[in-house]
Order: sequence, then structure tokens, then C-alpha cells
Amino acid sequence: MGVAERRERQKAELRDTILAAARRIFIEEGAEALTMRRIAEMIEYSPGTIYLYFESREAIAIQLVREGFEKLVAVIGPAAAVVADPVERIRAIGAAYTEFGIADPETYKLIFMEDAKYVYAAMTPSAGPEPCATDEPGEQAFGVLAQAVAEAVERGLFRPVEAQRTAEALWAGLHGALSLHITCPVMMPEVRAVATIVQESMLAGLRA
Amino acid sequence: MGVAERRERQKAELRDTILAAARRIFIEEGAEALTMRRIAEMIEYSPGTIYLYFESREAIAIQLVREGFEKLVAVIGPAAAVVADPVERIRAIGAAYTEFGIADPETYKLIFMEDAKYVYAAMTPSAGPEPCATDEPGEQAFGVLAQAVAEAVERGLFRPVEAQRTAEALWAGLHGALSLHITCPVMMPEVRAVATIVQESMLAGLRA
DNA sequence: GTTAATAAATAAACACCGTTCACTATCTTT
DNA sequence: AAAGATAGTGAACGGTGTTTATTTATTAAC
Repeated sequence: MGVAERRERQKAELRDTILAAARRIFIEEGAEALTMRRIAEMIEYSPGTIYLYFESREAIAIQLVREGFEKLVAVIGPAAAVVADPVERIRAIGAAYTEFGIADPETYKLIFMEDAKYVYAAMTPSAGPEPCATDEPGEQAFGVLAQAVAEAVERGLFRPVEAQRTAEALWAGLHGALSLHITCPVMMPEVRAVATIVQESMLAGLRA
Repeated sequence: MGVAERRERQKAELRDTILAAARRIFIEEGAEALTMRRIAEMIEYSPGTIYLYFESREAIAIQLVREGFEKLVAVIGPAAAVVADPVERIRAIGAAYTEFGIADPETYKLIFMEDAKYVYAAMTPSAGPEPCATDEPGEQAFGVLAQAVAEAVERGLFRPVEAQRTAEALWAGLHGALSLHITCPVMMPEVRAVATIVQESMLAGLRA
């Protein structure tokens, strides 16, 4: 009775093919080109077929958001793991984050600059409607930063600030530079320089 | 021969009516609802008519971007004008900027978070294709900030930093908090608190 | 006052979008 | 070989921005 297995395997394969096409279109042609008909054309199936594998266009986008978050974690995790000193670790995280945004602007845009619904959905794997899963990639990446801030406070390297909000502030600073650069390079031509200023001035200001 | 004049006047009137409808739809129903057919329905004309007054939907959006920049300047200018001390002035500008983003998120989004093309076009009033007009509202608002930073450096209140990049960094910091809050409130619930941390830690770090 | 010219507005169409659904063709089981 | 299940299709629906031939109304000329 290997028929059912083969069928299942083939179904999974086509699902992956769809996702691969979506990924490729998204990266090569941008978020706007990611249409059902474009995907269908690329995989040489009719548009309707995609709906046998994904509930909607949004469901595909959500999957890409998930992958995007995983990419980000894959970049930030290692960068953070190496460094013992919490302040230096914040620097390492910040640098990795900034480089990620510069290297893969489309993914960065999809994750942090598109409509929240994608992120919400990506944050809720298959659970209820409430978007707060602390073990998700996004939270995980942020957690590493918050942890570093908390450590810096504990060790007396930072003034006694609220770790959560301060981490949010550090993140916001870099996100501001990156997102402005992505939406309008003219406004923010020297992202790296600006990101460095944001980070270094904040670190200096937070120092005990 | 007052006919031509009246015609011209009526043409201008309908143009304004279209813009007023667009403004209203944009504010009340959001950017996504701003469609040609929706505008046409509101002003009780056929969609095609709008094209006799605006080149495209984009042209209408560009006009709204222009108005948005003007609103921003109208908020920031006065806030900056009152304060003599450059550092306090930066605080005042930052506060006004943050409140603008919180009070009018749709406009903020349109200006700083949509595709750059709108901003580019809005920055070039009617000139060539190159987007750099230093006398435009956007540049004007930023100029006030850059000026304050330069003054702070001159008076020895700040370390000898590059005024332009530092101003960009201060801006980026606030923009990061605001834009994250707008796209995904869950990620940035306490905008004001975070904006304050960003601003104050940066100011502390920049102090001479 | 009637006719010709001009300008404004429209309705219908084009090409795209996401999505749905009746239907076909193929494969599997009986 | 017949019956049943299932993957895939193609056409359609209602939506988008935009274009164009056509109608309608106003103005100008005779």
C-alpha cells in the first residue's frame, strides 16, 4: 500500500515547489511580483492548483516571513554566542542585524515593514488567535538582545535601566536607520555610519 | 470673455474636490481604500473623469505626501522656534515628531514608510528627475534638527560629531520606534517610553 | 436662431489581481 | 472493465489602475 505514501510525498513536493517559486519570485522580482498567477506560471500549473496546497496568498507570505525570521536568528544567534562581554555582545548583535538588513532588504522589509498581519500569523504557529509566542524565532532573536542588556545592567556596566524597554530602544534605533535606507536610500545613504552612531551614542549614554 | 476664467476656476475646483475626497478617504478609511473608483464614487463622477485632473493614482498620493510633509513642518517648526538651547530644542523637535507619528499614523506611514517613489516625486516639485531639493518641506524639517545638532557641537554641548549624520541618527532612532509601533503595535507597545529612551540615551552619549 | 466647433464627462473595455467552483481527466480500487 | 477518488483545470466573480471611443453639454460662429 505504498500509493498513499507516494501521493503524500508528491503533495509535499509540489508544496515545496510552490514555496521555492514564491521565494525565488520574492527575492528576484520583489514583494509586488509575488502573485498567485506569477507563481502558477513559474511552476507551470494553473493558479487554482495553488489553492489545493495553500489557503491563500497570505499563507504563502506568512511562510516566507517564518523563513525570514529563521534567517535572522541564524545570523544573530551565532554572533551573540561568541561574545562574553554583554556590551560587546550588543555590538555584535547590532552589527549582525544591520548587515542582515543591508544584505537582504526584501526579507527585512517583509518581516518588519509590511502589514503586521503577516508577522502576527507567523508568530502563531498553529495555535489560537493571540499573537504572543515567546518561543518563536522573532522573540528568540529579541530575547538574546534583552538578555545582553539585562546582563549589562547586572554587571554594573549599564545604568539601572529597564532591560526590556532599553532593548526595544536599541532595536528601534537600528531599525530606524535600516528601514529609512530601504524605503528611501536618498534619505539615509550612509546606513552603516548612521547605525554606528545610533548604537555607539546609545551605548555611551547607557553606560554606568 | 469671462468664460475661459470661469472654466479654469471650475477645473481647479473639481481638482480640489478630488483631492479633498482623497484626503478624506485616506484619513477615514486608510491608504488601501484610496482607489480611483472610491474617489469617483465619493465625488459622484465616473472614474475616468479623475484622469482629466490627475495623471494617475500615484499623482494624487504624491499630493497627499506633500501635504503630509507640510503638516509635519507645521508641527516641528514652531516646536523648534521657541527653544533657544540647542539640546533642549532637539528634545522639543523629537517630542513633536513622536507625537505627530502617534497622532497621525496614516500620514506618517504614507510619508516615511511607503514606497520611496512617492517621496521622490514629492521632493521634486516640478523640476527634473533628480530628487534633491533642499528647500522642500521634508528637508526643511530635517534641516531644523541638523541645525540644532550643529549648534550643540559649536557651543561645546556635544562632542565634535558630524552634524548631518548625527541628526540622521537621532531621526532614525525615533523613526524606528514609531514605524515599529505603526506596523506592529505588539512589538512596540510603549512607543513614547521607547522613544524617550532612544532620545535620552543618545543625547547622554553625545554630550561633551 | 441655427449650426458648427470645442470641451467635459462617461461607459466600456483592457490587463491585471486573489479567489472560487463546476468540471474533466487520470489514477486507484473493487 | 466499472466505479470511485482525487489532482488539476479553466472559466468566472468582483476587485484594481488606466485608456479610449463616444456621448453630452456648452460655447462660438454665422
